Amino acid sequence: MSNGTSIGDLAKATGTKVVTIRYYEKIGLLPEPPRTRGNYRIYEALHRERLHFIRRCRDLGFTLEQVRELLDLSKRTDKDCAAVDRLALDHLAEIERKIADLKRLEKELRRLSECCQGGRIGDCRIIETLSHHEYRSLPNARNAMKDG
Amino acid sequence: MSNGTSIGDLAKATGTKVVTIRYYEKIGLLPEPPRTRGNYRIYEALHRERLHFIRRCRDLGFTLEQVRELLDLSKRTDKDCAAVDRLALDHLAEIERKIADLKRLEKELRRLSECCQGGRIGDCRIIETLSHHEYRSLPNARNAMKDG
DNA sequence: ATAGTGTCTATAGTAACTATAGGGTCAAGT
DNA sequence: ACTTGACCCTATAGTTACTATAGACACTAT
Repeated sequence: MSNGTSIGDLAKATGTKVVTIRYYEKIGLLPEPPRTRGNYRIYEALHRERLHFIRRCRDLGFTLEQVRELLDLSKRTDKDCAAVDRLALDHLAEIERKIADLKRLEKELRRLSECCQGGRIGDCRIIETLSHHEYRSLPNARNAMKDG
Repeated sequence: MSNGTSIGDLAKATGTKVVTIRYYEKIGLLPEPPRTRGNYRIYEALHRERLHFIRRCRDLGFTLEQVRELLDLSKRTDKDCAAVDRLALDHLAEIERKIADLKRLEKELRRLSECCQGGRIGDCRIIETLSHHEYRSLPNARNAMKDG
């Protein structure tokens, strides 16, 4: 009847997992599509484009909340696009901060790792350094590394 | 009676929140300390050192699982410390990968943001680019940006 | 006695999914 | 008609490393 695509095909077409698509629908990022008689979701071009948009934003590191904002903004075509630009620039600033944090981590870790000259753990400078190095917080370091 | 410190003092001394300390205990990273008659936890130097170690590792971006491994390794003082070094180097590699990912993101986002010349959202190149830019996954980008 | 601070446990919430269980649908083959 | 297999459905729980909340108990100072 319909010439829409199934959730599985949409998943393939956008590089998204089926469960993720359903998840986006559940949290209101993707509108509920119509269903077949057998209760299968049927997607049309508009859904695909919207999912594209979401995935592209996610690939650029925007949070789902930011994506939500961007989606909202994208509908208000008559408004000033300063808000869009601000979102992008804020995000850019965050990425830069994160890169700086990670570079600091990298340096410290490299230094740490150079301590190891082989031998027994009892003499390991890495463990020792981790244990007794004077404590000073690396700001944002804990946050900078979430996941990988 | 005891000359140990309370959880609040330990928290202050290590820059950790009280709830986080209890959390570390719950997941078995910190041993259960003795209690006062009133059921308050009492910490001694050993606990403080261990928490130090944990926090330092966290600051360097190790996951709690990695911290657990490092803690285990640090007890086997007679073993070869290659395992310790490998952990550190693996982690270093991951940080480097993450930095590379974020730099790629930064570049793309900067390009994106340069599209915006002001004006109405209907004409906004950012939104348009997000919508119609040919889809190609930025490997690890989604993962690279978790949190900030 | 009471007020204020700190501590206790247990539970639920966060982000962005992922995994699992237990079932229904559909097209093709026998 | 029946069965196989691939796909789809819902609902729930798990992931990481905490954070927040509720309601009760302990301790100190007045």
